[in-house]
Amino acid sequence: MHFIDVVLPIPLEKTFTYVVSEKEASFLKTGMRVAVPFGKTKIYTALVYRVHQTLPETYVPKEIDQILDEAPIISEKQLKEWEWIASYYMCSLGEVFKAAVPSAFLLESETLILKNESFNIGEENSLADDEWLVYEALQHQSMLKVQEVSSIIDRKNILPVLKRLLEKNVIHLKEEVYEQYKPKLVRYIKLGNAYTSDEKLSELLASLSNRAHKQREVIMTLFSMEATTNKPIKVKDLEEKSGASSAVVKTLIEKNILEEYHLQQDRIQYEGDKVSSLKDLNEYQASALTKINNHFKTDEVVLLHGVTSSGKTEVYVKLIEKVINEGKQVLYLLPEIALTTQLIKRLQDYFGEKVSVYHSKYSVNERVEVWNNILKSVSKAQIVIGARSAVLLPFSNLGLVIVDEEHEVSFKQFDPAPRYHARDTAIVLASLHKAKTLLGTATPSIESFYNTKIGKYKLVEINRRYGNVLMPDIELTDIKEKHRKKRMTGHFSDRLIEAMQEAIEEGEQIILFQNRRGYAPILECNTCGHSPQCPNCDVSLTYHQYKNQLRCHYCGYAMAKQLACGACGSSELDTKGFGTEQIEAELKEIFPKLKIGRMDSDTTRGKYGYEKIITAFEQQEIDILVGTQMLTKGLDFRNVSLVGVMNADNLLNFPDFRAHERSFQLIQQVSGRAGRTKKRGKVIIQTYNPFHQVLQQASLNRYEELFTDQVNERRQFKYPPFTRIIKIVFKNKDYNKVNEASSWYAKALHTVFDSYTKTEILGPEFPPVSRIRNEYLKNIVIKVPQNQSTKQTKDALRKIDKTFNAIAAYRSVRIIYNVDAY
DNA sequence: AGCACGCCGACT
DNA sequence: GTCGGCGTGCTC
Repeated sequence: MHFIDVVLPIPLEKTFTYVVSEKEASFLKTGMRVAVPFGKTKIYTALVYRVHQTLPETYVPKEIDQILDEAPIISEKQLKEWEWIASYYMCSLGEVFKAAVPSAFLLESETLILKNESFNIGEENSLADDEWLVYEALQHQSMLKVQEVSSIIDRKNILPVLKRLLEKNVIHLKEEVYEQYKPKLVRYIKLGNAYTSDEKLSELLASLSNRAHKQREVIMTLFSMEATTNKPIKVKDLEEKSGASSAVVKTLIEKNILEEYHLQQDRIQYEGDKVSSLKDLNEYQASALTKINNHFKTDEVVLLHGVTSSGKTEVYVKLIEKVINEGKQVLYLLPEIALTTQLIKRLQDYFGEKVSVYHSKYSVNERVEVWNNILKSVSKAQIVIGARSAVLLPFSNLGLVIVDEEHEVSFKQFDPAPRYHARDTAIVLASLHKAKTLLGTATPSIESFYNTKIGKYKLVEINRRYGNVLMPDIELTDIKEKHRKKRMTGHFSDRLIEAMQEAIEEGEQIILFQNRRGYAPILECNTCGHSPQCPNCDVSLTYHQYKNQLRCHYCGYAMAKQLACGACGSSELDTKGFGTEQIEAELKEIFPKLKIGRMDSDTTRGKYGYEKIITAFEQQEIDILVGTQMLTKGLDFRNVSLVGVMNADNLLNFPDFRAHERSFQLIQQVSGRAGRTKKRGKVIIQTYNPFHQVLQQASLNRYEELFTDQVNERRQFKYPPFTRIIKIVFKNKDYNKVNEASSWYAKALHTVFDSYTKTEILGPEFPPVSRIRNEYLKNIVIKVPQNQSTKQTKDALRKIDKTFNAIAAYRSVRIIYNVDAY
């Protein structure tokens, strides 16, 4: 007897065992996909984990449905990496599998309703109304999907009806699995075999000359095309060149004069021009490169700390070149791929079609192609640029991982599981391949910089901007004082307006940063102080003037803005706080002649949303661009001389231990957008606290000072890198259940950890937003000391989790584990 | 996670 | 009376 253990794409820890034949057992290998029946009806795609001969003792295993692959679709090292993720981030291997694989690889079955041919309607077998409707539909359509039946009889639960129809032998059911990936085939054309000799060809042309001059023309064109190239000729090209319709070509094919054939083609074609040679490095870049290469001789991870606009990309390019010349693969991770068309183009200019891009906005078919190219290690996918999920791809021969903008928090997946950090996972991935990792940033995360201090990573720095452009001049403007002296126009200080006017007169562009979208985050009644709340979440609704709507940024709930207060009926409503939309509106008042653009998640919906705005700004169709933190990510605008931060305080006052670090990074990054060419850029930061340490440090580029302060603070208050944080979230519709369940859990934690560890347990506490989509939330935060094994801690958590789930009253409370929570 | 099964309120 | 609501338990 032969069996396989498989991983299913569901959040269950265990593997499931199925029976296979001896033949199947010798064919199947770890990493191939099989379709298996699971539960009463469904067929799932599963991943073969182990082939063995141990008969399960407590149940009778089912047989598999079919084998889906001829060879493994995941690599050995990749599976190791996935296992590390599952164990470190406390989730199931199935969840990693589901997140990693393009959805086209995960076929699910669909129930189809087919008519039973042997059934004849007669007097003895009468059908009820709804049964009749289904029967009728099947006379026109050979099969129906469950959803179609549901809409035909206008009912959600169609099972009773189907059951009766089955009993009456009217229908039968079938579980169908679809292969979603279809290779893209391109039609090619050539002369039929009978006409390949010159003799036959002239005979043919002669016979066509009179009555079919169109056909003759097509053949002449094809003949001349074949003479000039050895490549196959596309039907499309032939039709274009000869000016003939597809009908003419079709006739020729039918007459066997022409022969068509298909070739598989990748959907993603590199469309760049010639490959340009690498730029020469300046002395600072060159010395950084040498240092990195030296460190890589002995160490695994190097942090490249280069100020904004110092030309880190050119250094990466040199490193990539070296690795691909050794025939190895390179992974280039970026925080948000949608914003990086600029970078992709640059890399393609150097490396041509060796560059592949992988991210979630690509279609499933495109993703399957990139996946397969990487798996087969073809040169086309030797350099992979991708966002977070690219770290889960099937590399077989990785030589270098570059994590650009290493400090970006979006590298940490928040929801759903696996809640992995792509930077940290990348380092694990690299070590599995014995490859090197380069972390690059202008503003290192405290954790990574700390790691260079304790020797875990090596540090290389570039302190000069490319072309010796000066660092931007950052000026702090005290808006408390400006308000007192009545020098504010809306949310603009006279200083900012003045600087803007100067820039505009010089024909330069401006970026304004406000970390909040919408018009105003709160609408408040002047009479009673009431402000409209989201009915599903514990937050105030944000006012969006453009659509005259109140919207919830957590669940998407929207309602029309009411003219009167919902509580007291007063019509005196006022806004509190401000977002990008309001800034845009004010700008239009102050600078009525200028073109103003806005970039936030409201204006960048859709696949090309970003591109449109960025291109318009690049081509200087927009004078002033207002936006949220999207603006900070790796954009390179030549003509921006002024950057304004509308309000730095709402960054600093975030209730999070990383708030200061993040404020510093954000200010530095957004400042980096100013003056990237010869002229020194100007940055104006509006704040109520111009003497705040962090603002001072950001304005004077004192990273080391920020680092020292932060490290001291974190050491004192036991935050990373001195502890590891595991956040446990409890979620349920019932307020009391969340309270009881989380208290029980906290108690269990105290009994396990208090006596013999220094693990700190905080909470349970309600988060700032304690209800989202009608579910109450409560958090417990565990701080594991640096010197204590996190594995042991997690094992203890898993144990508690098991006991917890055995208590019927608590079971419905969902528990989410977030290791290294951000 | 899905999905079936089973027990309860609100409508034809 | 059925329809569909949700809680519970299981999946090789």
